[in-house]
Amino acid sequence: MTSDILNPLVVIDIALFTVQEEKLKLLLVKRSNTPEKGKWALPGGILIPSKDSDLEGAARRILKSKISVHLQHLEQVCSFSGKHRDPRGWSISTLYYALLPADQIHAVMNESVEDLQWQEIQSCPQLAFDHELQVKKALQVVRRKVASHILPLHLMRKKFTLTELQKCCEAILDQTLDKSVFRRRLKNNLEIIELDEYEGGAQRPARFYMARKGFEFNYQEEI
Amino acid sequence: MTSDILNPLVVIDIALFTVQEEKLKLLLVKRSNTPEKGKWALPGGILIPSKDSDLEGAARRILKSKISVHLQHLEQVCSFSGKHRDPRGWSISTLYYALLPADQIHAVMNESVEDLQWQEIQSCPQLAFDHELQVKKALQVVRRKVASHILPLHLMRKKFTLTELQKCCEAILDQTLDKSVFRRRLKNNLEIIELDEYEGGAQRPARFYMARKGFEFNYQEEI
DNA sequence: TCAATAGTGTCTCTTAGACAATATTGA
DNA sequence: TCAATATTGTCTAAGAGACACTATTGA
Repeated sequence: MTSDILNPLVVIDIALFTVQEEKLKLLLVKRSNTPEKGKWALPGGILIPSKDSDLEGAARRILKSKISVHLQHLEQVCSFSGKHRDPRGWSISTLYYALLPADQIHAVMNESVEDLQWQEIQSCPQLAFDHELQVKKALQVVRRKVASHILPLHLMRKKFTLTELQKCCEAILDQTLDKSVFRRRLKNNLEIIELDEYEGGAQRPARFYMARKGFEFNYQEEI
Repeated sequence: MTSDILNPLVVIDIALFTVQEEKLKLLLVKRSNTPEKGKWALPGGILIPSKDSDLEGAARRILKSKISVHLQHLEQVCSFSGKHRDPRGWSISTLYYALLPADQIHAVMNESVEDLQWQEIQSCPQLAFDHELQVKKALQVVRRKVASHILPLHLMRKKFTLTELQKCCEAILDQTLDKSVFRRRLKNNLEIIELDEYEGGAQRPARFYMARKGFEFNYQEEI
């Protein structure tokens, strides 16, 4: 499978994030084929025009082969391209990112022949191709959204406490947030719904919240 | 030139913006070939792997055939794709946008056989392919930046007054801004340099400013 | 009671927004 | 002087940040 001078190789890569144990993690795949055999990489694959209605469709098809649940949130980051990023020749890789709730990481299929790994962002190994740059760009998109107060509700379980939500944001931003400031902002946030249920525990129980139906990880008012 | 089922058509489109007479304008080209012959469209072209080192290189090559000046600012917006967006078949179009200073729109070449037009954003005609969606996305990127106080210095002439800069921002955002608020923010902005030159006129002369060398239309502190 | 966590209150400081006031020029 | 535009100041309100305080639970 090589690209010739007329037709570039068209591939899709996916940065699949989760927050587990208060740490932001990324799904990596150990490459079982050349090129870059044996290196860790983002999950990805080659576009199949006869199967894929568009690039997002291709991303979903590829995700489906690794993950057994449907992901609501899948968003394009940008495209990487050039003669040299892939040894097979001139290539275009369009990067998508997706968010997987922590309570569903069991949905990652282990039967695959591939070696899969949830890797903490802080300690990623060297990656194949230009995937380190890709991770950086995907992270930028996610962090910029959370920093501008868009809630990463796609990463939460169905019912969650505000402390859990805050820890999730902190894991993404890699910095601690002030509890009071965080909660004050949520007072006016229509994306989450206060429930009359409480989480039991050894200490004072925390109130449960859930995401509004149809919430999005996106700017509320599009300019 | 048709794409077959194995190899999608790979094209680049460009949204070239300027602000002239306090209005945001976009360069459009009347298509002289099928498909969509006769319709207005964004300037664009097909990737030539043997010529283009990457997609941005392709965008620059295509721009060069329309514009006789080098553009500092050229940035990827996103990629559009699918079976149906181009009647020639499965295609990927990567959209870039660029900013041209108002005093350099003469650099748009008229000798071309193509019909060119600077069109006000407010009154764009119907466009070919999915170019209306593309314009919307490019606008979103530009507006989001200006709204978050990144100065569109790439659109200004070498020396400019603060009123001119404000009018430029207003044209992009399509809303008026408060003079006092606008200037207050600029006090702390390191991207512009106060000059000891003034613009003559029938009224009180306005101070000239210029952009810092190496300024960018981009977020200062990357997250 | 205490430890631990949930949740609220309070103070200061910065900034945005609206609008008024002052400054400078040529006619 | 006046009209027109440039530039600065002032008041208020909203929000961010830091930190202290109160509330509720099980042990």
